Amino acid sequence: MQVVSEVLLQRTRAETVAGILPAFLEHYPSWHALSEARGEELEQFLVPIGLWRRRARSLLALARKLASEGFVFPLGERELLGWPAVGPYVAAAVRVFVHGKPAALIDEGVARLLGRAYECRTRVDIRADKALRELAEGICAGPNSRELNWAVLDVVAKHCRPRVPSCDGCPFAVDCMYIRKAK
DNA sequence: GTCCGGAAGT
DNA sequence: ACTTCTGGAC
Repeated sequence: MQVVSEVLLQRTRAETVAGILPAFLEHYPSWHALSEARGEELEQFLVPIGLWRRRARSLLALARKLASEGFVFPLGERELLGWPAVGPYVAAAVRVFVHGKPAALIDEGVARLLGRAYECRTRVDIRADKALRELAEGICAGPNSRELNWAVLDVVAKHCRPRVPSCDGCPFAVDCMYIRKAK
């Protein structure tokens, strides 16, 4: 069920999703319930957070795929990427949050943080940026991968905002190239 | 690489 | 009006 929120959070602010998540989980408390949901009814729950048609289709496809596999996510990333609504981000989330394996969740915010702090970006597309991925994995893919990923996402939300970052209290400030250059 | 697709922030 | 948001599918 943790993975449901990862799908809902795609291109969507966490606070926005938080507004409908309780009602959503009350109506669809399990993957089994979700796999038997009606598409139109599912859409109605998703309207307030936008992208409802795509998300309803994605969630239903994923829930039904999961049901056909005995409600067990595969361990391998290659196999996961073949599932509906599963890209690099959700695949990493499944590894970390479902299986407890080390991986790095890289979204636009994480890319911005690591790009500012370490100037590690080599490609515009974060999905093709090997240097970015290796740095992120070096930070987040350790033994406490779950907590580390959460901590990084937290720093992005609290400090490393897109336009005007609030660097006071940012744990990356000590060796952040962005701050160093601003002085 | 390009397209898609809505709410919310700026 | 433009950008950003825990991207994925094609």
